[in-house]
Amino acid sequence: MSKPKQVTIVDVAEAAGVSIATVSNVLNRGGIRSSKETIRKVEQAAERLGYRRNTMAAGLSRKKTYELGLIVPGLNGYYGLLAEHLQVEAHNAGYHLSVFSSGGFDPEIERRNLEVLLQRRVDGLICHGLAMGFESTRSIVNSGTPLVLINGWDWPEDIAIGAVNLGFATASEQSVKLLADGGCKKIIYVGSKKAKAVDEQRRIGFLRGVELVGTGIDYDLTDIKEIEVEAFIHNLHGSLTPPVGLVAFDDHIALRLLSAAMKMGIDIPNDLKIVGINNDYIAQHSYPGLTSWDIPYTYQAKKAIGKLLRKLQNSAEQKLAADQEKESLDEAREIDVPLTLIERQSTKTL
Amino acid sequence: MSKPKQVTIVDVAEAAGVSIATVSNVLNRGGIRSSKETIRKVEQAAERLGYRRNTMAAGLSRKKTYELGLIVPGLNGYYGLLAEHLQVEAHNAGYHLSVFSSGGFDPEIERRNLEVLLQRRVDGLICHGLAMGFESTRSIVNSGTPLVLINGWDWPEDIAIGAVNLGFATASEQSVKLLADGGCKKIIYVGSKKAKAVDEQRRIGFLRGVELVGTGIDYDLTDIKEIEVEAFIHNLHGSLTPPVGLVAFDDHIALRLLSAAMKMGIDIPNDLKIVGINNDYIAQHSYPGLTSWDIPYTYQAKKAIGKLLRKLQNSAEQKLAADQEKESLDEAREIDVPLTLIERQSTKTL
DNA sequence: CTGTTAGCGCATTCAG
DNA sequence: CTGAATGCGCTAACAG
Repeated sequence: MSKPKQVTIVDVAEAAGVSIATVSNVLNRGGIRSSKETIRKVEQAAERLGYRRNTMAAGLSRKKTYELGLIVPGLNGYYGLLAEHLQVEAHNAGYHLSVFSSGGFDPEIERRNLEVLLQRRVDGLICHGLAMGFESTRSIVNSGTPLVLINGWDWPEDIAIGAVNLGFATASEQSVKLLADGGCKKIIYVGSKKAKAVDEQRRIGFLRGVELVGTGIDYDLTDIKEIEVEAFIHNLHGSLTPPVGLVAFDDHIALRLLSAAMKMGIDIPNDLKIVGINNDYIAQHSYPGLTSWDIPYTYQAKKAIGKLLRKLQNSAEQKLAADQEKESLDEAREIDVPLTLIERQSTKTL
Repeated sequence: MSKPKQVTIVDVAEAAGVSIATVSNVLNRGGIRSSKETIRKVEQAAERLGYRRNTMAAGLSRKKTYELGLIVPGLNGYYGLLAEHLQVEAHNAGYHLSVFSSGGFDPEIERRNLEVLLQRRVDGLICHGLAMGFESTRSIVNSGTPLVLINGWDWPEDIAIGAVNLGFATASEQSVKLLADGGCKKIIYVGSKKAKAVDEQRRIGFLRGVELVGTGIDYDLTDIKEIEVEAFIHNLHGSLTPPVGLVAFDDHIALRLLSAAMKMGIDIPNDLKIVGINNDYIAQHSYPGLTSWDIPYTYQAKKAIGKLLRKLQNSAEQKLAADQEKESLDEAREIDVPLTLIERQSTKTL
């Protein structure tokens, strides 16, 4: 009970009366065949002694860790769920995913996390665009570690080639269309600039949407930081016929807008329509329910892990030029992950 | 660019013209002094060659990984934030925290995660009570790996001695008092049995609260799974004078209750008062604002990591009986982390 | 099939 | 203060 004294393959070997190589073979190398008898003996001995393979030793020896690293800005909301799904996919592929939060957007912490990951000799890295600085990202690529970016729209071509991005732009664009179709003559985007590239995508999509629905639409773009929510809604109050449409940065901001409107007794969705993004729990359970865009976590995770694994193979197998060619067709550009609209009472009467 | 060829201390050593031992000393062992000159040479060489210590090799050699493991039921909401804070505290203490989600409460996944962690030879483990099965937990303890439980009220004494628990019971109890003081004559707990021990704590506290406020209070306990929220609120509708009080399992459930009530045009907080737990983003931004209990993440994380580190020391230093004695005073029972009430419009008119 | 051997990259005595 | 030697636990050829 005091000194459980690590049991190693050596112990198992002599307990089973075979060599350590044999133990290694039967225990953690499916490829090499052994006689039924030895297999049984070894497995039995291992079981009895409570043997547990030492990951470090194995990794050191085979020069591959089967560990992947993930760096996200935080572990709340979208990030947490994303991390969870990525972890599952990684595990399914036989890899371990080490999750790191860069604590907001602190470049200091980011550097440290990266260093830790690299020192662990992770086989590959998945990073959220928002969590990474240009410098460090460059250094990863240089270090030779395969990298896949998530939501990294604003990255240089050579890096972004491994990006898996959510289709926020299209979602925003369609939000505008939805609101316009719903009779809104004035449509406003309430964003969150501190989310940088993520916010930028929304803005791009919003403007595209405005263009799409043509003239006759009055529009505006604001930032949640720059407005006082209640005052903002209050100002709208006078001009709610025809209805005004609000495209919110996400469901959280949508909820704030919604709350302020409710407080003022504004009729939703008849006088004011709101659409969020994320389809969080709150979107389904607020009153009125919030129209929002659902994120396909599993899909995105699969894509990201899949892409990374393919990169791993390529960097390992040192492929021929011909193969490289073929592959580039598949991996040429970043992957776009489409969201799907979930309509609720904040935009339509049931 | 193709084969960055791992640079090792050997490379650094010859580049600096010293032995590998010296390199190891100056690079990762503050304790051993070296001449200013060698230090400079070594650091310079390391820098130039882009040396990065191999965690596995180091760990293998010194038989300590400086890695801690965390197993939580998921990475959403509370869990995600907790993980994030624990990670920070761990890093501050010079450790790396590997976060695992046991994917809901799947015992299968839990076993696998545990196995991975143990194979990595983590120095210690932090587990959320809800994420663990009895079997596996027992096996951890037996494996000799120090363990700290989070929210593990329902565990046997010998394991729970390393627990850091949130004071949900007290929070619920005080919620009842708050509602009673607010004039509620009927108070109902709307729980979530699937949250097992966590829900149980709330129930215990709730009942304690009922007892505390004495007679004259009509109370009831229900489960979110067993009611249809709107129907539930509807039933209350007739008997809202004096006001009814609702103690919700968490802010999410509180939001649902709130939404249903709003939809029905019930006057909150005059006819119906609601209090949640967690003080989530939604609690502050819903309308009306939700009275809730704030969770001291940093505090809990500090306590948990601190406790684990102390256990690490003890198991390493093989302390004398006398020391063990002294320590047990400090660590005798599980630590209780108190929440703090944040009152908003769902219980009081501003 | 199974055993022997040579590292993987680093920390750590123990001499010098 | 510095260097040579030993081993951590395991994998990967290579022989037998």
